[in-house]
Amino acid sequence: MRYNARKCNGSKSALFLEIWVSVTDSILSSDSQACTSTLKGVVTAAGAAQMSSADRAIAASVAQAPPICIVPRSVEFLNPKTEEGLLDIPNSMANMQSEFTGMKCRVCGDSRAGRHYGTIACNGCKGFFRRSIWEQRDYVCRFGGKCLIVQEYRNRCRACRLRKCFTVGMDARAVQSERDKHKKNPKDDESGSPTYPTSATPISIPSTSTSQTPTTTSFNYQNIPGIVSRSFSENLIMRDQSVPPVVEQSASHAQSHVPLVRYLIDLERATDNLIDENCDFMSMEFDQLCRVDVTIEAAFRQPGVVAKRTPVRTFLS
Amino acid sequence: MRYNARKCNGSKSALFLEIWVSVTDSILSSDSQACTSTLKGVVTAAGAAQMSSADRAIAASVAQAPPICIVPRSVEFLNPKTEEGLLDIPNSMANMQSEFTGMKCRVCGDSRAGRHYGTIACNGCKGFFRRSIWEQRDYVCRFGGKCLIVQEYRNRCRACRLRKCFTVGMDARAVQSERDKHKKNPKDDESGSPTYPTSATPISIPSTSTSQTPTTTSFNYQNIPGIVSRSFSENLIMRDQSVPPVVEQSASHAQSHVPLVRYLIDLERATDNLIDENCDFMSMEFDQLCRVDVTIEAAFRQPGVVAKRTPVRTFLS
DNA sequence: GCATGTCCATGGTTCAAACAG
DNA sequence: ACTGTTTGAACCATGGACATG
Ligand SMILES: [Zn+2]
Ligand SMILES: [Zn+2]
Ligand SMILES: [Zn+2]
Ligand SMILES: [Zn+2]
Repeated sequence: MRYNARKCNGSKSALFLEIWVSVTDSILSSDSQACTSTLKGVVTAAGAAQMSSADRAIAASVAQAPPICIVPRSVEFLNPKTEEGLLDIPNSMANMQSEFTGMKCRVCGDSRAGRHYGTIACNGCKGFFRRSIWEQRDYVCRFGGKCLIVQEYRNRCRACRLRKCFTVGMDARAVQSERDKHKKNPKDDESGSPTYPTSATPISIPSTSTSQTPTTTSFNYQNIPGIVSRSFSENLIMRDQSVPPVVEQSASHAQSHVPLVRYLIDLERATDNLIDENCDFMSMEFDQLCRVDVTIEAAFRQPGVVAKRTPVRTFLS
Repeated sequence: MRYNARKCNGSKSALFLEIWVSVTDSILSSDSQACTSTLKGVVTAAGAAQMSSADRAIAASVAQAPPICIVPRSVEFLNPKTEEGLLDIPNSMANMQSEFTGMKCRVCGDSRAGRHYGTIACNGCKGFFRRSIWEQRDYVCRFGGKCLIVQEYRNRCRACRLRKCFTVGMDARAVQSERDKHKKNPKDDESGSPTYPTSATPISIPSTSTSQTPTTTSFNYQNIPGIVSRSFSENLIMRDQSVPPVVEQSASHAQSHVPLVRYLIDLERATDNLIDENCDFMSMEFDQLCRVDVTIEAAFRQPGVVAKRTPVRTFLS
């Protein structure tokens, strides 16, 4: 797990703290679409706009009707490798050029497509999806949210393109973290220099367990006194079931994150106490899914490796 | 539908009326590159000189052989990366500063130049070319058409600058469509208008509704009595299938637009009657394309939301 | 071979300043 | 002086080519 902050390309720095809210996720849900939740009016890279009406209702109840009544329900664990959406993709044609197999990007229709993130997508949509997930981008459609995504105009509306990505089954959990950079110049000692001031640094925030030198592009969450601390997840204590009301906010005010974060902390407390009665904790499958080789802190930072969760973020100016 | 009046950057408001000529483009065509057409003898920002021979032939047939026989076809998508013009550009020097590589803008000679649109150009000429293509600008030289384009005087004559752009190999096909806007300040309450007066509308001509002071490079169609009126689109009537012959013209005369506009009106009539047999008009996709929630006038102003069309422009001084 | 992530040239966007009427 | 337009340097983002496991 990691937590993800990334300095958006260039000098306009905007640090983001991701906080994920575990909300939904029926375990045996057949559709491979990641369940998402959202705050009212906010469309996120998690594809909130793609929610089913049921999900929407749940999210709405969570977001709008405090105190939240959290009902224990099954938690969904989907193996990213076995999603059904891919079964209809002809594997035999995989080694052929997609132009000849007729495989088209399911997002934009580009004929040069291949398997990516659980669906068939072109390079452009693949990259777009990964960047959107990494940076937790917030897009807003300026045209009413019904834009048709076709190849030559796929960049016209990022909100609808991302929504389409989710619609055709792109799985955010298939998006991995960033890897070590390919250094072209093997010059550097990696000690002192904050290594990558370059543009291609995605959102990964150094984990405390490994990275010791957070770069300028990373968000040191310890710098937010009283909000989240290093051992935050370990120190979570279930105090009561009440959850503070959701604060209506425009997500654009620099200070608005404080109540939101507090709300999320309490929400995290509440959900952490939930136990899925239907889940066989001793099963091999659960063991694999659980990935017990990650720390609790890591699980907090990247809950996606443990369960489906919906990213929510706060805006820190 | 919506109509795409777009406010050009920032405070500079100008509404544009797009006039497109529907020529090809089966809606569900797999390829998606818009093709360009042109009228004979007219050098436009659309880059007629850059068209492939196939495009040229089609455009010629459209422009010269009335009554027009418009055949729905798939449009070819040309890869901007493969054009030959760039092969002689030293790639190895690409990562160096152009001031030191000796690469100069092939349009104006500016030493800060890089690869753009199939040639080597500076930022200024790059932007100038893109804007000219997008807005289908038509410039007329006031000095005889032989202006020398040098860096410090490159803004003196737009006509000759654009011509030079084509001369040095700038490729209009490398100009892509407008993209989504970057969110600058999330503070805006755009609650007031559910409509979208600001939108991504390339290739535009000022509309009647707002622009009161057309510039020399803009075409206020209201000022042309009897040619196009505000309710023009609603009044279109299919009278017959014949299309008046194209009027030979030099495009540089101020009054030459009159027959052209008349031609376009009739062309519009003709093409509006065409039906793509391969299109499932009941499909969801078509429904999205159709955007029946827009008015006819809006559809006329931005036919791109209804179907693929090829922009054609009228010429004014 | 495959599906990840990375690189980076080159596309578009921004917006203050210059410009034109 | 004023308003709207155009310019272009700085910036953001895309996606093809490639590395990685
Ligand atoms: Zn695509
Ligand atoms: Zn949209
Ligand atoms: Zn130049
Ligand atoms: Zn001139």
